[in-house]
Amino acid sequence: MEENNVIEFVRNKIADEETIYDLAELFKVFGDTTRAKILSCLEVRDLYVSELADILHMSISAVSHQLRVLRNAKLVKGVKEGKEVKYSLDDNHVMMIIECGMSHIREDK
Amino acid sequence: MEENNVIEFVRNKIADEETIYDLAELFKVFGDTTRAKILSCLEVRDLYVSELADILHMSISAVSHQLRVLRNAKLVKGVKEGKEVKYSLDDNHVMMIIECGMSHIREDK
DNA sequence: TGAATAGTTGAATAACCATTCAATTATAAA
DNA sequence: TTTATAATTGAATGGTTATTCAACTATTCA
Repeated sequence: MEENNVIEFVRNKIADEETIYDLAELFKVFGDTTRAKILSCLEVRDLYVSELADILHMSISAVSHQLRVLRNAKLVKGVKEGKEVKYSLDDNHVMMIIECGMSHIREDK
Repeated sequence: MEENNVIEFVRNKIADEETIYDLAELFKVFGDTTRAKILSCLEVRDLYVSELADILHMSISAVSHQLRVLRNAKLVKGVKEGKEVKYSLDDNHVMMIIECGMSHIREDK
């Protein structure tokens, strides 16, 4: 295959710009220790914001900020229960992605 | 379950600090548009650095820097062929993780 | 040899983002 | 209503990082 053809060939085969952008955006959300911890906690059990803050030894504010990022990415959802808000994973797809990453890490060792 | 027990319960169940850290590090590498594009290209075909630069309309240097990040994370590997270096995905786990993310994106629409 | 090409690398800059702090909203209890 | 608690929000700050630029290494070809 000629030089220029390779470039065109691969350009035509890869996913479109927007999809790749969305993909990177999704992984970016997982790619922060605090958010990964939050997701890991919610895998075990639905939790209130203050519970998450206690478990992670972090301020309510910091946790809330990250929950907003996770909410925007549709990875978690929060339901108001009186004064408190109970958070849970948005769908089981989230757990699948985490486990997918986990299996890669485990294999490296 | 009492308030304090919830905290202990979740703390004991989640993956250890280091594993979660590694997980976030892994996803962080996928969480950049340029790197996601590079991986997407290498899914189609093994490529030289200059080919990647041409396809992505980027400088050789910028691509090389990102390839180093991907190499360190063991997501790609480069083999020297004369003056050139041909890059490929390190293992098929990488493709699995990308497809895992892709399926989540596609479902959202 | 010397020149040309492919790629790597280090330093600098600019953009991005996680946390903190203070202020604010919303609900519950007194 | 007032007070207290749970959580959200906006602005500021400090740390991280992607890209650029220039210098450098390694290989090929004349």
